[in-house]
Amino acid sequence: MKVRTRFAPSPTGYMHIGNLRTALYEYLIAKSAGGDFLLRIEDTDQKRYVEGATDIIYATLKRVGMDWDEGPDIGGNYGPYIQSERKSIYGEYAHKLVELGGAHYCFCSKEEADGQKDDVQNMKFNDPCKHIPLEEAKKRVAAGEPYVIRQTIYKTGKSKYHDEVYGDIEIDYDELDEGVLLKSDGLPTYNFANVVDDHLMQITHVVRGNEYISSTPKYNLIYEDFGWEHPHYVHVPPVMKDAQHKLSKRNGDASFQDLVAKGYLPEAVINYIALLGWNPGTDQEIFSLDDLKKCFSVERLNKSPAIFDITKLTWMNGCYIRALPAAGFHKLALPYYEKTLTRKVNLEYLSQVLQPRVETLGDIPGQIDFIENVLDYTPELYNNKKMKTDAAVAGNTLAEARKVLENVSDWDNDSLFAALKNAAEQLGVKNGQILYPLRIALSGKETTPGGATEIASVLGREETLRRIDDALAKL
RNA sequence: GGUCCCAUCGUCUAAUGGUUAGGACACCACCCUUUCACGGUGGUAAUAUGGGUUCGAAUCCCGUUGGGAUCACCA
Repeated sequence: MKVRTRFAPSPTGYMHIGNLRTALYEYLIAKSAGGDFLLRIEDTDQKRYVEGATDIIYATLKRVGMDWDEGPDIGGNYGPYIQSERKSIYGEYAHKLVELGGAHYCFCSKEEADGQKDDVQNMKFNDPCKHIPLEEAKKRVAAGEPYVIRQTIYKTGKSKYHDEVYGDIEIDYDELDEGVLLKSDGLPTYNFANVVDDHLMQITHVVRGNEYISSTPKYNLIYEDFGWEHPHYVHVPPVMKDAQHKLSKRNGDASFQDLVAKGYLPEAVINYIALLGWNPGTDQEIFSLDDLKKCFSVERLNKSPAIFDITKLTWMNGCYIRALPAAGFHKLALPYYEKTLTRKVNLEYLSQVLQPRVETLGDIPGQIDFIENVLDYTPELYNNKKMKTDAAVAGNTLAEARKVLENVSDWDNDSLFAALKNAAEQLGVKNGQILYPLRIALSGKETTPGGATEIASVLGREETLRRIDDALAKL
């Protein structure tokens, strides 16, 4: 049988990292087996619906290359793929489940149901409507009395099922809540919709957060009552912000789009989150989506929560940036240049210098701030123990450097460096004694991306000489 | 509170009864070097705890502790 998985988010806002990772695992389980990955929108809670949220879902999945085979926008043989458009289907099945004995009509108000739960010792709702004879309940429904359909749990003893990650799970039927399946507005709850849809859409592997482990027996009961076979279950541990808290948008934790806005590459984010809870069994850490499709396996999924470590993601992002072709990096860096630079400098060369030095694109502005204007500094900046320089040395070598640089014919790093190295030899000083002061003069910074001659290459002859003059005046 | 789940360096993880407990990030040192970064080499650092089982336990069993989840007309 063809493997089919689904990503079934509810459109309630931004795409957070935990969600994206679940989608990734669903995608990989399908694709590593040559199966189908589908997208289903779970919008049965009209109160939580956020305008534009589905667009973010589409855009994110597309951006990372997780193409879906069936979904609201592209259709498929098992549609519609938006739950609010499937209302009549759920109604039909819910009433059928009542006939089958797996559910019953309940006329209690929300308040009545809640009121019963005050007892801390027994949180379980004991529904009086469960005992209303079906014929009588049907009459009340027909008479227009408001109702919900609740699951009826008649079994006793232990329920058992197998989870691909957690192994065999055993829960007493006594623990199971007879939850609402069809709300008074006629829409289903997740508890019902997911079962009906997963069956109707022929989903073979249900992948979801491990908070569903203990309610899965309820869903299995519904499958059984309908005479359906239940799917394989793959419950995955949460992605944490720290040891105690899940990563969540509500706490302002980074979403996928936040990370991209900060200059993380989508490919790096996907690579990183794939490894939060899964490992290939080898030392390989860099994986493209295609690589992952080839070697992913549910057996290597982890049981315990993983803390999202932005530091490691940052490192990995740096790997991706360095692996970019030069032109590719330049294209990504350009918008950042445009935001911070008005001076006309050698941007191609700047990119070349910057590429091995940035870990996220967001690092760029901080690296190139001196290009616009020399940063404020005092002559003490020229003091450098290792280079054996101070303001006096700088005054001399800068003047020499200026003379040499004036006569350099090809304004590129190699020529500039050769010329200054030669000058240092002539003067009988260390390279650093001429290059370090030059860096300060050109940038006003102790550390810069690239050496003094690289900065000079970026700035160009005119600006370089002008900055040296300014520095000499300052000394 | 009942029930379920989880537990290896600070973090992500490997080791499915026999390893000097391995790798990666971070951190530190050294090398390379026109600073920084990249790259290279090396280092610090872990089996929560108490009992079993076994010739032998990170690994299997039980208890303890710690953490998480769940008990909605949310998903």
